[in-house]
Amino acid sequence: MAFASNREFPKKDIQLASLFKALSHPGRIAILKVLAKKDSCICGELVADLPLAQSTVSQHLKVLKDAHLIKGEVDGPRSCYCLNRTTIKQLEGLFKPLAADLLNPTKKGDPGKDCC
Amino acid sequence: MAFASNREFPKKDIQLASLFKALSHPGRIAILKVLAKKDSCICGELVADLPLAQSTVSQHLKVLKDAHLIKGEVDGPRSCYCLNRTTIKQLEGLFKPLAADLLNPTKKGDPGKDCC
DNA sequence: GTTGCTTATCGTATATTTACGATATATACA
DNA sequence: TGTATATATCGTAAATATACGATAAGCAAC
Repeated sequence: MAFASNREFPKKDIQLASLFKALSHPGRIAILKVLAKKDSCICGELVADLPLAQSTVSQHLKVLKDAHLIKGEVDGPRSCYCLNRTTIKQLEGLFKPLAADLLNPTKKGDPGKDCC
Repeated sequence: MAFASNREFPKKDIQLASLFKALSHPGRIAILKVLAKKDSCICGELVADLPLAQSTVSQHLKVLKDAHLIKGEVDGPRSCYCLNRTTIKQLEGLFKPLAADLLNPTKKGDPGKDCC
């Protein structure tokens, strides 16, 4: 029954939540950082860089790929991954207004005063 | 064995990942938005506003509270919740450099050219 | 004290996540 | 063709997450 009522929430929030979910593991953040730094598209290197088994890294890569945060391509006997900066920009575009919304001190009320 | 190797990752990434995890459900995003709008600290209202059972909302509130994204206080027979903008600012402070890092076109390489 | 209201917690069922080893697949090279 | 290498997928186990109804706990009002 999990997530059954997702349909009731705004589409943008569902999208943002699922991007957050894809980013909700430090290993996946680490993967993105490595890809950002190298720009080239390793995979074995990722396994070497992370304290995780090869199959686990592959699973994390799949999560990131499913979220469109990275792109992947077969390159000979190996796999080539890289950032999908389009989606990352999209994430930024969804995050910023949320943060602004949450940090705005509620127009009329006591300005910025958290109630408890 | 899940998450056993968390210790191997940078502390900041673990913190950011766990904030993302707390935000990885549209219902929880919805809760934060309601709290931002009302500034006052409802709880029954949250239940009324969300397509979820009271106990489920309470669970989500606990997740948000454990992540320090909201604060809660007992107020007579009811519970009073509000945003913890300190943590939200912290989240912003962790997110921004990550996004910048990921969007930066890798100093020397072809500028901004994703490899695949 | 009892009643009524609100919210947290318990119990439970199901689904998802995380991790690993083992295996399959696919390419390159001898 | 066979062999080596790299990566995805399978199988599996354990932990978490999600959702709900039911119950407990807390306070207010009478």
